[in-house]
Amino acid sequence: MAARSMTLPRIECSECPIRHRAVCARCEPDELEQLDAIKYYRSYDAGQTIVWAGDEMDFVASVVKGVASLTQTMEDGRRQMVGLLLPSDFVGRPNRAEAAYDVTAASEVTLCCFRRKPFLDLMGETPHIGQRLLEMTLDELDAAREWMLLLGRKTAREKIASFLAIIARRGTTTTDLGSAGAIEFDLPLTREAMADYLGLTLETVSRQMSALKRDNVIALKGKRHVVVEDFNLLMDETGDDADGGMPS
Amino acid sequence: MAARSMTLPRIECSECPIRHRAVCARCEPDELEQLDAIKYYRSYDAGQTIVWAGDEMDFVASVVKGVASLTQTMEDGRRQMVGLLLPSDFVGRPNRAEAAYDVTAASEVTLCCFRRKPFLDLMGETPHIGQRLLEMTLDELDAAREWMLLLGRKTAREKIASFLAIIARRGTTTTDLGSAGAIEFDLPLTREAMADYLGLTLETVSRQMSALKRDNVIALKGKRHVVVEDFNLLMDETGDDADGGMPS
DNA sequence: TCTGTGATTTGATTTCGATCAATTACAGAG
DNA sequence: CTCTGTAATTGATCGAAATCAAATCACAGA
Repeated sequence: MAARSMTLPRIECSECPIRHRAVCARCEPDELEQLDAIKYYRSYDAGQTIVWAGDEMDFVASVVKGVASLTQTMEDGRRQMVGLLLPSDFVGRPNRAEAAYDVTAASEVTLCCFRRKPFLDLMGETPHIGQRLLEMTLDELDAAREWMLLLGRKTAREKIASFLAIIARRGTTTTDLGSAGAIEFDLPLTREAMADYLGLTLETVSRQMSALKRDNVIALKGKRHVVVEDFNLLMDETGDDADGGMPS
Repeated sequence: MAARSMTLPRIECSECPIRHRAVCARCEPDELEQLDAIKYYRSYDAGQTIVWAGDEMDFVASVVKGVASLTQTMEDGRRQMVGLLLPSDFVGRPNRAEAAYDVTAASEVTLCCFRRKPFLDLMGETPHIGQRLLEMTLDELDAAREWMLLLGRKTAREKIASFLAIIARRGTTTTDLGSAGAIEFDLPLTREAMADYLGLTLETVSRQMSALKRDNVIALKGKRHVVVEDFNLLMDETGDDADGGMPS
């Protein structure tokens, strides 16, 4: 079984426009049919709560369109985002029906849902799916750990720069970035949601955005649209390694 | 959100004293034999680095004895712990040989190692193992997310109390806790390592430990041995829910 | 065009934890 | 038992981000 780790085949989950990270990325045509048989779509408006922490979830799902967030809330209202779900990300835990976190639509969101029971059955018969899920979960764990470094040790300015770099990477069509040319993207989150992501207050987020603008690291067109003329300049503000392994 | 896995069968991985979360928890006798054939033990002294971030790891492993930490370090030396590995925890990523984090022995550590290649082959043939790994990874992801809330939103005092509660839970023989009776345990980390775990400085850790002692939430015997007379009193300091779902 | 509401920015002040700087406690070596 | 070095505690001060408090902006709907 040549573990095709790196580039995965981009088989479509039928009409589902998910292409790379989705559960069905490695499936054979007949397996796709089985997935199709148990799936349905669901849409949510921006701001709408998709699931409340503690709810029973009778499905697992894959994000097709939009941005959703996982957040934890303390009794006194302090909130921390613990997951940011972009298209192709997976929602839900195969063996646990009870949701551990609030899932909220940050923009208009479409999910491709799979009914829990038949999905579990299918997983039992189709090792691909479990393997794919393991890989995705490990990636998510890596992301969570980078996030922990950000939360625990970075300054407000570094947090903002890191967040912008993450969004720029996941939002654009991956090609350039390191090379020349301006990058532009829309922020998928309000200042408040950014604060929840970064462990800051919205005021601090706003101030640091202004500071990065003042220092010509970024430019803003409107409140949400960001222009990054030189991506390396932004990276210099993140506190991260300049980039592993320049050949001496 | 008590992440409580369904109770798993406690089959021994041969001589290996791992009992509950280990990869082999669900294996049949013949599968255990195959695992035994590719495994070996390795020991490390306290403070020793087991793997450096970026190293090639030719094995994956399960912690048998002791405590190890995963840490990330920034160029200027700021450090954040991103994983705390106790006995039965898994180390390494099946499909990625390059270590993403420094792995350091916090105490004397024994690992049960499985050579990468044959382990992968065995995973291919034995769905149990991949399923077990997925479940363990999902648990780790939950733990990381609780950790993110701690790092992003909790005060220094809450961080210390939460850490002590976590260690108390994982260190003791699980039974009581909620009920009466004092709990005692040894801290497996130095103040500095606790600081790296909590996103604080060692001075702040020390000060807050003293404060909890002054306020009779904990008592100390020596520097490392903690006595918790009333676990609920400690929980009150964590900022977490008093405990989900008391029936009204 | 006017108006109201929510999102965002900006300003003034406070506070918690970091930083700088000495002690103090303690385990292991001799 | 004393010496020594590392771990831990404690104190004084500083500073980054939180908090409290107003503007200002942006845009949907009357």
